[in-house]
Amino acid sequence: MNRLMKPGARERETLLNSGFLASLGVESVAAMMEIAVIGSLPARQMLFREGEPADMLHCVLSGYIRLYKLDPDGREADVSLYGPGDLIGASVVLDGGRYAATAQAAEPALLARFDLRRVRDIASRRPDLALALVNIVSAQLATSFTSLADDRLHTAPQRVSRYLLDHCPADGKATSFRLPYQKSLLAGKLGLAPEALSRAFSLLRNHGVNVRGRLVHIGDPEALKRV
Amino acid sequence: MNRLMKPGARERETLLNSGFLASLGVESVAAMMEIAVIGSLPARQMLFREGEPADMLHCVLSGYIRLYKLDPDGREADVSLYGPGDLIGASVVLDGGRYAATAQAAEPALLARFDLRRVRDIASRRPDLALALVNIVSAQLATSFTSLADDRLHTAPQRVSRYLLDHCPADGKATSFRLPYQKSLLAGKLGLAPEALSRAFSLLRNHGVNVRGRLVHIGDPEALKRV
DNA sequence: CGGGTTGTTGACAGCGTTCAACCGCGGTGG
DNA sequence: CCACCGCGGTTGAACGCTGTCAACAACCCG
Repeated sequence: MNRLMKPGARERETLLNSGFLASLGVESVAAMMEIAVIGSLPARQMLFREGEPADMLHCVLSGYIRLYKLDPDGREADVSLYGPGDLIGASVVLDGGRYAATAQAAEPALLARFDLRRVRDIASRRPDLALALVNIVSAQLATSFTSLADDRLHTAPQRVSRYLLDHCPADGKATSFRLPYQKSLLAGKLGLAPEALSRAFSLLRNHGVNVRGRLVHIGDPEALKRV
Repeated sequence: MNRLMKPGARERETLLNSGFLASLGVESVAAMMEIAVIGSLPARQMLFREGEPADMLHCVLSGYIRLYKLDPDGREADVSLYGPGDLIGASVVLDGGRYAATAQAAEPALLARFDLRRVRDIASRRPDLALALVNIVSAQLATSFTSLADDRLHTAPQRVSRYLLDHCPADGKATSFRLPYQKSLLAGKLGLAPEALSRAFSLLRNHGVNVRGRLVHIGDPEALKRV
């Protein structure tokens, strides 16, 4: 992690808007700001590895961080994808814990880092921080449950449809938007090989979905729901 | 939920040994005991349904509770299985949350229930409770990550092997033990159709695994690791 | 213009779901 | 006491999906 430094005005603002600190009282925010350290991470660099003793809590300021597990033969399975405002490693707040997976920058990223011991220290005196952590981890657990059920119940085109619908306005009108990251990253997030994602997209062309580069156009959201 | 009542001596003891309350200070334990209500749940009955407003936290005293999600066509996917000592619904401690999945008794079960508002109330004054909740949810998140990666990386026989090894003593000696629940339940937990579990077991016979009813005999744990 | 990265397409095989038939067991009731 | 039924589990056959490997196209950036 390069360029370690205290948060400047820009970083402080990003942090404040980032969901994590948003639900805290002013004093807890101040305490967390006090111990925050900003760092940048070049693309493809590891933030931590599965099994290492966990000593840091991370909050993404910009970029994306991929969390994955390795199997003995070196194959990877993405387990989570964190973007701006997301908190990484809240799953290891417990004493003496170890990271449950490997974290790698999917693109150049800016992070805020917090020493875990000091976080625990603050949390043990400030219940609003502890409760905020519960809420964040809870939400991540719910997301994980959803992925698990999705994997087991839906085919690749169905999962892609769901993803697209989640990124549409709810009004049922045609829309366009940009994918926030590379397709190979999206594939991993959805538990697919990149080829499978590609095939899913081409199948969805028959259902009013057009993709060129990162640009997606949804012709008929209602039709997508029926895939 | 039948037979609502205050916890008796037996239930209090089970609760105390149950991991959830174990890490709390005496005062927090007392506060939680104060609001605990014991109830029994007959087999196959729902504890709560996906989407319902969450108002209760549950701790399993005996029996097993299956947590699953439904898809539009009514197919089910298990996302978690809770046994004695496990805490259910910690993923919804947040205000105004809704249950993320449906919970159903896999067999007759005994539960302790806690009113969520009062839990939040206590937690906002007692950081040890809030931190205990973070730890529990974190552990559940780690488990969920593991399932997710396992599903994507390993075949049915491999997942079954892993499950069996997790329930063996680490010493590498041959062992026997009883499955704690029905095979169909285990299949769901591993993300398999019951038939697939059956086939996995019969394949594992060639690797020193013998199953009769709920009784499992592992001839050579080392060989299992290489499946 | 050239090289590397990223995405697409095709062929193929492996795995797991699904459907259906069958077995073994325990319980019930004649 | 035995026949029957129902349930959990097993086995077989067929289909469909997705991972894998390989070749190729498109693109970005120098």
